[in-house]
Amino acid sequence: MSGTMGLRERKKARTRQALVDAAIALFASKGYDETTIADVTAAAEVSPRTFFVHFASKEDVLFDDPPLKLELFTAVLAHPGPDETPAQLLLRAFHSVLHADTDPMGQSERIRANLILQTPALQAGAVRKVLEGQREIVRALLDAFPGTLDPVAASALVGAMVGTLVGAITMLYSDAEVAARMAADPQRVRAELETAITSTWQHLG
Amino acid sequence: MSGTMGLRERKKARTRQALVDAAIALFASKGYDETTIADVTAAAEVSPRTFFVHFASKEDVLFDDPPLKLELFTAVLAHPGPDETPAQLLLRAFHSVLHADTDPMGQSERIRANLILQTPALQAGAVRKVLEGQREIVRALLDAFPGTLDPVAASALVGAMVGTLVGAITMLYSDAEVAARMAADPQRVRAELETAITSTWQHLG
DNA sequence: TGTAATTTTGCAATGGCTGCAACGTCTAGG
DNA sequence: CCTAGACGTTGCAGCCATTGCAAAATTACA
Repeated sequence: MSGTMGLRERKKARTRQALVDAAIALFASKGYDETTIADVTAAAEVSPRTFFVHFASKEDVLFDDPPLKLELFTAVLAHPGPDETPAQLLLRAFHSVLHADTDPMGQSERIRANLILQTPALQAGAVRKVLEGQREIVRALLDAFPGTLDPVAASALVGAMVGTLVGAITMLYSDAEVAARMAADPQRVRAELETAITSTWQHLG
Repeated sequence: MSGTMGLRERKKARTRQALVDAAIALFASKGYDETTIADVTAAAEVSPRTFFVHFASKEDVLFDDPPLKLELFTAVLAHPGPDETPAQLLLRAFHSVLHADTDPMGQSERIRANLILQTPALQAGAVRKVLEGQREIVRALLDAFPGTLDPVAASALVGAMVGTLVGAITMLYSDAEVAARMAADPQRVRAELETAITSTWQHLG
């Protein structure tokens, strides 16, 4: 047995990956809307019907892998400090994720990010993902302060943080030129987000 | 001539309204996904093709009228106080809208709100609307502090406020039972949102 | 009344998405 | 090694949203 998976599963995974690769390549070259499922499956050399065995929708192929950042985030939330307030804990988790040396976005990930930012149809999906992540963070936060944190307050707090980031990011990437600069300079993005959160929150108190 | 519009425009408006009414009625009784465009046009007694003359998409029929609240909001932003900070101005605008006696949601509006909250396909559209509104608020805020407010900071600030509200609202309406109570008691909703904003922002400083 | 403008409609086609049943390929048990 | 059942892939038929195009119906106006 080579690896954990049997031949069958490996084959299935290969098909799935072929679909993802073909999709990203085609989306990048022809554009999302201009690429049909048939195009993707042809490039991946599988039947059109097979696409929907692996993905629930066309956009799903772009939101394939689970967000690693989120795991890290909730992991930090799982261990609150003795005298830490919910807001402080969230802030600490944010910093952890921001400075974690997660792989700095490969080629395909950058393509994906660009596609999402450029394609309205995909932004909806991205937002859905964000809202899901938000719910998960709220859950983790409530677990960190069992019984002593109002759910609505927790959700509002998390919403404030996510909203701050989304606001900053959308403005940062609203200009194509600036967006290009950002893509080339991850450090800069970190600094901008850092500033956005800390200075914004400071102004609120 | 009866009214400002000619017969032609009145007739067109009537057709449009018939589509909106039919759509809301059918969506409410059968559900959004279970209702086809053909159903709606049949109920409105027009050709299916006509639907797309009036609305760009199926969901568009639910996002028909422009958001009055937003106008009020930006109107307040247009007149900042002498020593008011951006955050204070936003907070004041929020309170204005919250306590403005806009008609307290008619029957059809409540149905629409429920549909959106219950139908994932529609939530995407709602979020799009929210983000558009957010951009507009940012624009108004920047106009209120010309030259002295960083665009990214402004967008982050507005994002924080909107995010707080969205967070609070999603949690408030996540439970169907609570949601029903809220729908019946607008005062309660105001109070909850009031608390969410003020207490959340207080915890951040 | 006749002509131009505008709205409504029919028709045909594209493309995302789904249920179903068949077909082949793996896996596990004997 | 062989076989029954599990699983991945495929073809097919079909629903539905959406769109382009051009004809038909309706309204406006000279």
